[in-house]
Amino acid sequence: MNAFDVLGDPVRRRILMALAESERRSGDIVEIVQGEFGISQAAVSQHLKILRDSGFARVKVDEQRRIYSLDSRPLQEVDEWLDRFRAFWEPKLGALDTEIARGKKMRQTKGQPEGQPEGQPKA
Amino acid sequence: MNAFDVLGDPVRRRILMALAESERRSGDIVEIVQGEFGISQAAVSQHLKILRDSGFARVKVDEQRRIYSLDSRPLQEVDEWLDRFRAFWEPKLGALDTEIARGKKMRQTKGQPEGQPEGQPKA
DNA sequence: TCCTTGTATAATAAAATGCTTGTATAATTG
DNA sequence: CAATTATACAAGCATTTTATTATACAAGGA
Repeated sequence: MNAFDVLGDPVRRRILMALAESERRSGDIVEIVQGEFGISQAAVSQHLKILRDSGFARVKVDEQRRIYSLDSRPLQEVDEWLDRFRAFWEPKLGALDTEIARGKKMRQTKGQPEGQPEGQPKA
Repeated sequence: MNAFDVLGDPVRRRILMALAESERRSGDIVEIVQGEFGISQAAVSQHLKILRDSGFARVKVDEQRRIYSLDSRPLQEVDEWLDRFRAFWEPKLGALDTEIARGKKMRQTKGQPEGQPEGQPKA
């Protein structure tokens, strides 16, 4: 299952968000997800398996508990995949300036950064 | 269909990459996809419909042709969604420095930027 | 040892996805 | 106007995904 397919499911995205905050015991994840999605423990466990198998999460056994933690590598890959499209929303500036402007835009601006009329970026 | 589900399909990712390069006539997209995936014109048309409906592509009618172009908004949203995970692979530096380091890491470093042992980021 | 707790796995049903073939529609050309 | 070209839509089917229920299994406590 490719990274995007993994991220396609809202339950899995929720789990990843929880893991981004801190590592969690399987039971805690079940609780969070059940509270918001109302699905069974088995269903959550299956999502956790997908996250493990696809490299988004790691498990550590602690007696009869399983502690899940985030592995951000696949997310980084998604981020890298997006690189080829960034020119569409990043201002087209010089090397260093681009680096600076980039993060700023992304964190603050919610409205469109008015780049090109989206025909395609100037490069 | 959510943005990640849309991106989950390799044919659709391929189409988006083609559109990132330049706008294209439907027929050209069909040709590209058929060359690489060997699926029918109808199948490609269905993927194009999904891209339209989910906001990733726009169409312009040109006589009996349809010209597709990229709409990067949904991709930007994915990029923004990733923000909450960036601390895992971005060095934890001061405001401005972070902006600078960020793009650099992402474009050059292929090996892991050895941040935390991924427990979770410091800040 | 037996029960409880925490978690995973198996079987299966239901829903969603992606493809195919066939056809409709619109504009273009002979 | 009939034929052709470019593209979309519809129905049907196979595959995949996600959930359910039932069960297994390991660790710890009574």
